[in-house]
Amino acid sequence: MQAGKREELLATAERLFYEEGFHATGIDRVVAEAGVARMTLYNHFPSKEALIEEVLERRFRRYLVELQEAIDDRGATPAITALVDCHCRWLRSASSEGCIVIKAIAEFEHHSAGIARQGRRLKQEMLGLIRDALALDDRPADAATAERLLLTMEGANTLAPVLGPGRAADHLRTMLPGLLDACSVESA
Amino acid sequence: MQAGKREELLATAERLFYEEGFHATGIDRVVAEAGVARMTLYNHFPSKEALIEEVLERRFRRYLVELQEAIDDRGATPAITALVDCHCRWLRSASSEGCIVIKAIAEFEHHSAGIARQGRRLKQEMLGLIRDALALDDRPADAATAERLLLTMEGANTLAPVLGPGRAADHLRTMLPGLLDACSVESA
DNA sequence: CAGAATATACTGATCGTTCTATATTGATCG
DNA sequence: CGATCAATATAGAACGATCAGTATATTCTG
Repeated sequence: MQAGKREELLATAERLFYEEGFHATGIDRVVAEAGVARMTLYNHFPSKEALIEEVLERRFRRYLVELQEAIDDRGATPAITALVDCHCRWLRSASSEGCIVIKAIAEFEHHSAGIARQGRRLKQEMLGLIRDALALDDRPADAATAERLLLTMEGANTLAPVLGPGRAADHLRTMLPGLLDACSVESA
Repeated sequence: MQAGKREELLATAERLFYEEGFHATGIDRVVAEAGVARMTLYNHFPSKEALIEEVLERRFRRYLVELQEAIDDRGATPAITALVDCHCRWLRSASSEGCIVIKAIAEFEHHSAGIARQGRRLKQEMLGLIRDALALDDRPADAATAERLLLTMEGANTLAPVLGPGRAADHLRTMLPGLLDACSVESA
């Protein structure tokens, strides 16, 4: 039972960090809800910071894989549509209090260079995925266009706690057609 | 010197809470950097929570007033353009690590119903201001349209820590013309 | 038997908040 | 102008709680 405990710790930490915040969630809370001893956590992870980094990597990797699969299985629909639809599904499914990576950058920008750097790296991966999707649709796949599309998707994440995830996702999905034109405008 | 200390506390708290986070910033840090005794803080504010609420109100009120003034002084430019331009200026001016209200909702959604409620109330005020601007331009000023515009502006805030505030603002400004069509689409 | 997980206690630090006792201030009044 | 007095600010100790992380010794388990 060595991998099982580690998995339980990661799942519990992900839930607590996401819902309650990173600084606001203590190690004791994590181990208590995971049902493991405190030393078991420090046996698997050298520090809280390392645990956070692995939680971020895991969750965002899962998200990116889902997006990629949605693109791969898009059938006749455009890749960007498949991507945004999948993002909207993700938005609705999770308790949806925003993006965990954005939250991590916000909390650790001035407290952990490692976590902040990792957060930005993950978002850059996301930008790459968006550019690939644009290229699949024979659209201009420059960095600026991808960034503008991501900007709008992040807006939906950010407003989810204010408007509710369903309403935020609806807006994003409704805007999508017109948005593609707005994102591909020249100059910038 | 009773108003001066209070002002100094609010300004210092605003800076620290915004840059370092709410949970990560202790009372001791606030009073030390404000150059004030700890009991002076508790003489002016009943609790850290109350201090946070006043900081949020203050900062967002300042922001809303700036937006309103930009609209009032818009001259020949459309109200929405004046509003977004002002938002972009705000984005560039501040250290710009996102919106303090969104950050507060994220950190306190499960820890302070009061702060979370106040955050949502402030964002609703912002939506009202956007609807007024839409009406001034003789555009459809329904709630959904305003929410979609806010969604995009929030996206620029959120991506500022990733792309840098200048680049995020540029994207928002560039998208604006096409965006207005994308936001006013029927159905939702 | 060995590797892993356990419970428990401990470190030193910090958290938000309160208390106390002293010092400083600003306004009122003689 | 100078004395008085109440409000305000001060430093510092203390509160119990929690923080991240470590040490140890015991128990479980493959």
